[in-house]
Amino acid sequence: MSVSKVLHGRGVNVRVSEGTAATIRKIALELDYRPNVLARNLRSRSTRTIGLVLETVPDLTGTVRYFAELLDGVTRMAFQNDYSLTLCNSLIGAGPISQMSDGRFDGLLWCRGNYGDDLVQAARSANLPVVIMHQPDRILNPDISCISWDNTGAAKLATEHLIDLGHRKIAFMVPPRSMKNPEACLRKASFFETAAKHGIEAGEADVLNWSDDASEFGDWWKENRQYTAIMSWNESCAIAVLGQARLHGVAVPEQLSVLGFDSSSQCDLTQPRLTCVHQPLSEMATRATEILIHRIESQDADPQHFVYPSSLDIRESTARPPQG
Amino acid sequence: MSVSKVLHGRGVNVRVSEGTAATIRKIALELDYRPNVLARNLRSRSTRTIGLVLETVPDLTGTVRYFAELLDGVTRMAFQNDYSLTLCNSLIGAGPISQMSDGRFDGLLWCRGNYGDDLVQAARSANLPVVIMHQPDRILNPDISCISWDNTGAAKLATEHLIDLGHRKIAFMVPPRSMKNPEACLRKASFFETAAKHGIEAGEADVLNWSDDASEFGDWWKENRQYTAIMSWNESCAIAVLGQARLHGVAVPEQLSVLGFDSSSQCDLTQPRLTCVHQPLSEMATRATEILIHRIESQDADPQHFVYPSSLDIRESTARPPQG
DNA sequence: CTGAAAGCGCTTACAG
DNA sequence: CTGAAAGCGCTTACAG
Repeated sequence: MSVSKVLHGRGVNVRVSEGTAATIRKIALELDYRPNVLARNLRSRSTRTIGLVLETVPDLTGTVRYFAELLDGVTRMAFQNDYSLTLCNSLIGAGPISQMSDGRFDGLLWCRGNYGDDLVQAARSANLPVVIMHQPDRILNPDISCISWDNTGAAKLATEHLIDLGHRKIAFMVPPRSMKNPEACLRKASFFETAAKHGIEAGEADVLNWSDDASEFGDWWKENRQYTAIMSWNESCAIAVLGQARLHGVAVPEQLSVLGFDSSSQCDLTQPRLTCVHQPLSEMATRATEILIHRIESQDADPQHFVYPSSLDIRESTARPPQG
Repeated sequence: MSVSKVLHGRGVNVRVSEGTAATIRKIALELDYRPNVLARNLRSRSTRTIGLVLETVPDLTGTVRYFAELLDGVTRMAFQNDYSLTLCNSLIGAGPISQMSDGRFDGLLWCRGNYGDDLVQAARSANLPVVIMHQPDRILNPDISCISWDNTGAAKLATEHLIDLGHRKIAFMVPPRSMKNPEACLRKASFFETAAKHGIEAGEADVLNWSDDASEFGDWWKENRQYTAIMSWNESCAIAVLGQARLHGVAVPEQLSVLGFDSSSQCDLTQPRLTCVHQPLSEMATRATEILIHRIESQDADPQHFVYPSSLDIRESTARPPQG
């Protein structure tokens, strides 16, 4: 039939004489024919679509930079390879990851902050390629590809930077809602450990469970002048601390050093510019997507594990402690 | 057959006795049965998926806030209604919008910055619901739903704010690559017009075609001390100007007032905090998505047009001109 | 109220 | 090398 011919004409099927092929293309154009991608996907069992599972989607504005850099890396690699990208959160499919293996995705990129064993289990049973980002070291899973950052090394770098400057009394800030975040825990633990290694006391008593806007800073500072540095578990909280310090007339870094994690370009906009350990997020996202696509396209690809190293971006918010 | 029964059991089809239904559910559970959404979509001619067409995807980091707020608004509404969201750029489907009506989307949310007549035409021929954001006033299209911002009113507000403060010599900054952006053009034109209305000269000679980082500022300032204010076509360029001013020892707002468009929370992080006209982007995105979903679900929904008004967020970067 | 069949629009083997 | 048929996994009318 002419219809089926048109269908053939669309494909890479060169088994038609050039004359009829031309006719077919002409008719297709006239009818404004567009192949239905759903039918094709159903038959060919492939969608060229990656699902991006994000815990933070409903709360984008709080983690803007993170999200932008992540998506920048993912979209670049995905689009380059002619994959499209669908954002997911738990609402879609009304369930956990197991519901996402309903044929709509060729693979899943998973950027939740919390990976319980149940979720890792779900990822395994999903029966389609999965790459996980930010998998904390402790539950590193050999079956699943993981891209993560060396949180422990990063906190070590940050702590030693402060200690080298002469700081002896350092506080660690993490908001209550992030206290159980595995990455926050790793950073905190490494901070404690590194401090101890250098003969400096640091423990739960030095942890500031402040709200995201660090509004507790003023009251705290009145009673805690012995501290000379605040290490914040992430960048945006560190920026909040910077704002509060300015509000309360505390000079950074002269009276107090402030340091954070991530080091996006936002850190160049603050006053003073924020010293941070750097997480190469966009690069990590690109790599994660690359690995996922590779797993999708070649069955026998082994799970891969990359732990990206950290580096220190020294800007203006850290200095020697007063009277140092 | 038992298989088809299972299928029925999955649906809202209550035409089976409770006993068999239970058996079906049990077997489905045992087999870890998951309905294939592709097959369902193919048959039911619906995907519950919205395509988000973005010009800026390949260049996310430059327009982070914009993107985050946009996506925040869109995902909120989409997920609430059990729609999923697919990011698109021109690479997907290897063509313009006409290629996107291949059955994968129920509707399209279109956030390109440039809407040529050809694209509007394509949107119309796409034969599926389309909602356009940032449709500039001049090509307002009655057939297609549009959500836009009152660029003209915004620039008027900004200009009059500066004039009220006493400024008489105002420059307008827009980078070369954004010069043809319809919104930039509207803002510029409204700036000229408003200035003229107040008896102040402003024309192309007052336009600064600087690069995004405003690195031309230093040289310019040496020769152009007569200017007392810079209005930047968007927020991120205004922030760049702020940085350059600090670098060259120019006091903002004492020596020079700086003002931008958009007014995201980023404007609170700068030093001094940046005065901006405010575009309620997240709200606009939510509304656009709502309208799109409504059009998808009811055939007879009329195209809708909303022009969101602007407001002025006065922060610290504008003040009376020197010797004023 | 239930079951068996047709069909969504493609692609992929399988005959001629 | 080409064409006609089978089938991807569902849903939806259509008979019993």
